[in-house]
Amino acid sequence: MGTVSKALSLLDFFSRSQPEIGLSELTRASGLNKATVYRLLSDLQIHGFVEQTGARAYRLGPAVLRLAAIREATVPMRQIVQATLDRLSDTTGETSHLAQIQGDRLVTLAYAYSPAHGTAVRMEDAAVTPFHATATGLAVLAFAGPAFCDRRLAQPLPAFTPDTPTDPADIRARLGRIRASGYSESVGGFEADVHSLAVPLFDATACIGAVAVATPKSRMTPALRARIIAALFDAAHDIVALWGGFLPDELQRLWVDAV
Amino acid sequence: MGTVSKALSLLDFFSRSQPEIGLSELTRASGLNKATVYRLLSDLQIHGFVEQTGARAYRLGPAVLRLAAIREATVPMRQIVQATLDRLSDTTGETSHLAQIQGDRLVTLAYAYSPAHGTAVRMEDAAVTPFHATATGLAVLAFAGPAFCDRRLAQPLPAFTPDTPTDPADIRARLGRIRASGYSESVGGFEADVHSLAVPLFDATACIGAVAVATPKSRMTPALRARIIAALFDAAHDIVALWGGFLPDELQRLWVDAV
DNA sequence: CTGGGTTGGTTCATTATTCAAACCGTTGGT
DNA sequence: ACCAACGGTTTGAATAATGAACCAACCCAG
Repeated sequence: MGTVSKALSLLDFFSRSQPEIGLSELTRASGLNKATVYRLLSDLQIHGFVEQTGARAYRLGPAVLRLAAIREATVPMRQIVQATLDRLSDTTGETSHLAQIQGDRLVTLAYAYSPAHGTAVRMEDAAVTPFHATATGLAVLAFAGPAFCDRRLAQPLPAFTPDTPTDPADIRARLGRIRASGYSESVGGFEADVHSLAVPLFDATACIGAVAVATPKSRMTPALRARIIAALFDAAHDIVALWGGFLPDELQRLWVDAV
Repeated sequence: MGTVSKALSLLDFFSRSQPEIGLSELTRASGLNKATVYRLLSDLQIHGFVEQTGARAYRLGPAVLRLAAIREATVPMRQIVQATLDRLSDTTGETSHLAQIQGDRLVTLAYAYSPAHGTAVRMEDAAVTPFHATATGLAVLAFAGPAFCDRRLAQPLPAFTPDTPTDPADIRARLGRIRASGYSESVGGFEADVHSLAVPLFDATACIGAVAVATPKSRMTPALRARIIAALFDAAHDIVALWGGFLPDELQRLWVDAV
């Protein structure tokens, strides 16, 4: 294994559950010699990739912030998921879209249509959509953490259609079912004749959005529904890989069970 | 120069003005042999630190996003600037604070008091402050780009004191002077007896906030004002270094001229 | 159409760098 | 006081990295 690879692989041991690691712990985890680990850490430290906290631990350094900002400016998340959404729409024959939390709002970041039918659910760029009334919004509420969810459900929950859930207790029950299944579903919750399925997306630390497929109610069948769910799982894996994010192990287990 | 240092130093050539670089260009810029650069890029690519775009250029890869997210979760910006704000307040004997753009708002992220006097300008955690009426807000308006500035000035500009600037043309003139001097000043613009000075802060791509010192009007003197301005420049350097950001060269020239 | 200059990419004998066993001083627990 | 952990250091031997020379592909001026 090359020297550069050894050094970079040390960085991979840092995670959100273990953001600080000591020299001896890294030695054990990596299987490298302690002198080797020390020297590699020193090189990484000189370039700002790690920094030492106190006398007994290392953590990731500020250089990664600068590079991430350049990467983000170069390849905005929207652009790099477009190909994945195009494939998702081709696979399912329906409209796909991706929504992301931006502050207190859920914003449609990207979408794709399929040419498979003369009609399709129509999307709008940068549309702000409600959390409680959409499949993407419900996926986010289910997985973005209790504080976020409580804040959302404490705000007014207007009805957009006769089928919009507006009772916080009812919505919480649905969120429980979404957490149990790993995906969300909205039938006419935001637009009367639209049936949507969605799964949550995570960056390295938290749920930050969701990816969905929307179909006219009249076109949804049990077979299409199953195909959409499987395709959403694949798309979510691809998107978080591109984003440098993660999918919680328990969520992936739910997805395996659902296919 | 060690192999790991060579590889990491290649990453430093990527910038917001040059986010994509070819193999031969990197060879010229780094002074290394093309075969060496190629092999180092391959190692970086295997670990996700760079990726190839098309056939002729490389750019930073998704691994930096994951590491930056871990770093951000570990060391939130607020925590790491607190020590700098403490020193800024000690140096000036007055209240210092840092505000950051969050969507369409300016939010106080951190602040520090000085024990030098019995009275001090009081701050609030997570306070949302107006752009047009505060020194931090004016610093951000001046340096955050015309689109951002136009959007802000197109919104209502309420008066908080008789000294609040509310005429967009007047504010634009002030912003011109701020750009010429490199720092902003508000005298009673938001609270009647507060005199504040601020400088903008940048991440790797844009102005994202400002750092300020606020003093009761009655305590400001020419000597204190000069000391505050110099201390703000030092604090800004420290903060953007911690954040993996940058300060535009022309802004630093203005600051050198102002001291 | 052709030749020249650029590009990304490859090879392998030589050389520079890395490696890791053995060691050090410090700290904390028993 | 002793022991086991920690971070950190040294240096002769071993290994990985180096880079001159080369390749194929592409682009453009003549």
